[in-house]
Parts: sequence; structure tokens; C-alpha cells
Amino acid sequence: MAWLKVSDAFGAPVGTKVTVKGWVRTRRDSKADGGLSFVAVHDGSCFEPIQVVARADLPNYAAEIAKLNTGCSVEVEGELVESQGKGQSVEIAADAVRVVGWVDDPDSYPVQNKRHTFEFLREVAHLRTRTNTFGAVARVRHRLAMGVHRFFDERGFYWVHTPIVTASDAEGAGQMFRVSTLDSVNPPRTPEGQADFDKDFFGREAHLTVSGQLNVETYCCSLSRVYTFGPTFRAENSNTARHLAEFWMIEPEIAFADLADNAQLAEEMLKFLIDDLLTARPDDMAFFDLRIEKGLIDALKHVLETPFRRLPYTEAIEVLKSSGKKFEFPVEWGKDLQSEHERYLTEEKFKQPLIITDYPKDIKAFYMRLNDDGKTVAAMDVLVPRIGEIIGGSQREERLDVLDSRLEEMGLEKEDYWWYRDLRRYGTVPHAGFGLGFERLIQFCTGMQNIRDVIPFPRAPRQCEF
RNA sequence: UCCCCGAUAGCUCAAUGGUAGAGCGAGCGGCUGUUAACCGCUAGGUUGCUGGUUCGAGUCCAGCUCGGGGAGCCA
Repeated sequence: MAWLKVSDAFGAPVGTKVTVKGWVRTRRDSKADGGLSFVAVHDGSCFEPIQVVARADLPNYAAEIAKLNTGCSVEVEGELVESQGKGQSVEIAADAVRVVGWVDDPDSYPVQNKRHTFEFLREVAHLRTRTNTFGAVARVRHRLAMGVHRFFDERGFYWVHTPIVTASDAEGAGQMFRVSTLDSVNPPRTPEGQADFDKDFFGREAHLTVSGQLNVETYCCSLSRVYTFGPTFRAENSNTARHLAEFWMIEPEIAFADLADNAQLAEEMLKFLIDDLLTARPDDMAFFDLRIEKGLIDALKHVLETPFRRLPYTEAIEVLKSSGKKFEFPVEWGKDLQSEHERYLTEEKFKQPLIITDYPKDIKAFYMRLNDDGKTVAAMDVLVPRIGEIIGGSQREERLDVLDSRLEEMGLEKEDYWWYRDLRRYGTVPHAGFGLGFERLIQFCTGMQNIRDVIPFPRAPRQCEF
């Protein structure tokens, strides 16, 4: 008797003898036909649980089966049969139901057969994966991750494992977490009284990475098409539904490429991932469409069918100024776009993903390539409805003299970037890349409103329980 | 970090400064090839924490913690 995943049991021919193992989602009893119980069992292999029909003549019926609660783990042997009831095509007529694990106190078991708020479920993150929503999120997250690797592999990209720990403290993307083995209460001191990082594990200050970009550029300048996909850490005190202290980021980097190539790659990638997800997980996506975000599937299909609109920053400013909308923050060339501006452009004005390009150099990072106008850099942000910025990227400055003057302008030390500058000294090439926030992608694809609900164990300020 | 709102049963929420309640869930029973099942009964509380005002605080005040919405930082 084959032990099948629930998803495989659904696809097996009627009459097959099967074993399934999983957790009870609900139990309903009936006195008809001498008594029977309907036990819905899920094992994570698909959205729908399978219905097990356990009759009262089973030896452990009264003592065990009739006492099953939501959350109990069971092994079921039986025959796959056509269902007599509505709501499912097949079910398992049980020959045996073995209880593997009971629920200790059903009254206080957090994941009861009722609606729960996501805020509550976040407090029981170790159990929330048993719910419809979080099971679906987990499967979608997996599919999107595999889709990322497949997309790049099919196009000749290499996955580069850039370091998690970095000594570069000037990557320019915000506050970093320190990595240290020094005694945090009484560290060794320099003569000046500062903590002496020469005595630290790495012999210098070290932090968790905020981006693999600078490292992956080195591989780009030899392997041509590369990407990173790994955890990233920001110690910003951000308390929003779209920021985490630990999140996953995908950073492709392509050689002999400019900003237009970069934008095209970003668009192709997002469309590939959405298409693949809709094809591979129709069950979970139907759930998100029905219960989480009405119209989600149509909106994603619309994204697939519509070319992303390219919009230079300077034009975006003009569109905003002539919109007639009252914004809380003034629209002015040279200032960064505010959330309300981005939302107006992508949700109201154009109602589609936008790629804003060529931002003023003063609001962007040192490594972005200076345009011929001397005022803007070859940067791009991809904005999508509901989420806002999902991708940020740029063509990189490949000219050493321009890079150096940018470093100087921004008060950065050339010596700190010695190996990054070497890439421009030895066989430099135009190249470009971007960063895609993986959790924001999952939010976009599922309609989940809070980023803390699309990562298994969210890390945020004052939140590190699990 | 800033602005606004909130924290009461396992969960979602009620309760003029004066005896702490409902729905869902849970337990028991009834009914039914059930499926957001339905009907009846029962149990379930240090009202987030600390302090203050008051004869009396879930309710008013202060601080703290946590959560939500918005903003900034960004992906």
C-alpha cells in the first residue's frame, strides 16, 4: 500500500489502496449509515486537504477517531473512492486511522478551525504554517524561488554565493548589523579608549551584508552573466508592512550591457516568474484571488500582457506636476519621489508596472553611471501597483576617472574600494544590474499585505522570537 | 524614528467611573454523507505591565511594552 502525498492521492485512480500521513484540519461526525466521521487531512503537498471517511465499525472509532481535533497528526490507510458528497470528487474510505500525535489542550490550541487575524498568527509563527494561507504562501515562495533559478539557468547565468559577512562598511545602503566576537560589555580598548577591532575575529570591523552587488560585480566581469540570491540584512529602524531587517534579495549583474538591457531583463524576469507561478500553483493562486486580494489573477495576467512603461524621472516629475493632484510632499526636480508620488503613477495614472529611469545623481549611489547630461545617472526603479518599489538597479560606472570623482564628491575613501576600482583598471566593461526584493515579489504575487506574512520567521525591530 | 489608533475569555469584539458579556472556538449531548454544518447545555477572566487620581478604575492620568494604519529609510 503506497504512501502518497495528498496531491498524488487526488490524482490516483479510483480503487487504489493508499496510505496518507498528515494533520487533521477538521472533523465532522454523522450518525447516518451506523455512524461515520469525515476527517480532512492535509500534508502540505497541495491547497486542498483530502477527506477521509472513517466508519464507526473501525476498532478505535469511539476511543480515538471520534475524538480527533484540528491539529492532530494521523496515518490513514484506505481505498480511494468516488465521493458520495459534494465538495470533492474523491475521498479515502478508511480501513485504518492511526493517531500519531494528539493535541494536548484543544481549547487553547491556537490554530482552531475558525478565522484568525494575521496579527495573531504572527505570534504563533511555529503553528501558522498549518493554516490555508500560510501553507499557500510557503508553496508560492518555494515556486518563485525555484523559478528564479530556472529563469537564470536557462539564460546562461551563474549563481554566485556572495558573502554574508562583509568588512566593507561603506556599501551605502543604510545601517548594518555588526558581526563581532569581542566581549560586548568589556571590549579590548585602543589607547584612545575605543573598542579595538584589531583584536576582533576578522582583525577589523565586520558586518552582515546589505547587498551582494559589489562582490557579484567581480564575477560579472569574468563570467558575464551572474546573479546572487540570498539573505540580506538592514539594521534600519523601519516599521512598515514592506520592510524587514532580514530579507532575501535577487541581484543579477550583466556585462556588456546598458540600462536598457537591464530594464528588459527585469521585465522578462518578472513576467517569467508570474507566468510560471500561475501555471504551477493554480490551487493556491485561486485561494489568494478569492480570499486575500479580489481580482489578483486578472491583475497579474494584465501585467503579463502589458509592456512595462519606461518613464524617465524628468518626465515623471512633469506628469506629477500636471496631474492636478494635491500631494503632501512637493514635487520638485532633484528630490526623490515619495511613496504617494510613486503610488499615483503606478496605481492611478498608468495602472501598470513602471520603470522610472535616469534619476538626479545627487539622490543616488556613487556606483551608478553618470549620464552625458552630467546631472542624472543611469538608475532605474521598477514600481508596481500595491507594493511600490519592487526593484532598484542601475548601469554601473565603468570609467575609473568618473568613478573616482563620484567617490570624492560623496566623501568616500578611494582606498576602501581598491578592489572595486581594480575592475575598472583591468579590462573594464559596461555592465548593469538590479536588486529584486524577494518578499516584495511574493507580496505582489499573492496580495498579502504585510511582508512579515510572506517570510517564515520575520525579523524586524524588536521582533526575533522564533 | 515621527504622527494617529488600539490592547478585556483560546480567537474576534461589547461593557455612562458602580455585579465582566456575546459570537466563534473548546467540552458534553442531539440531529444530519458531512464539508464556514445545524440545535441544546457547560466550562472558560490577575481586563498588556508599572504607578497615580478616586469611597470605588476595564473605563480617567502618566510611563513602559506590544500590535495596527500612515510617513521616512529602501528591496
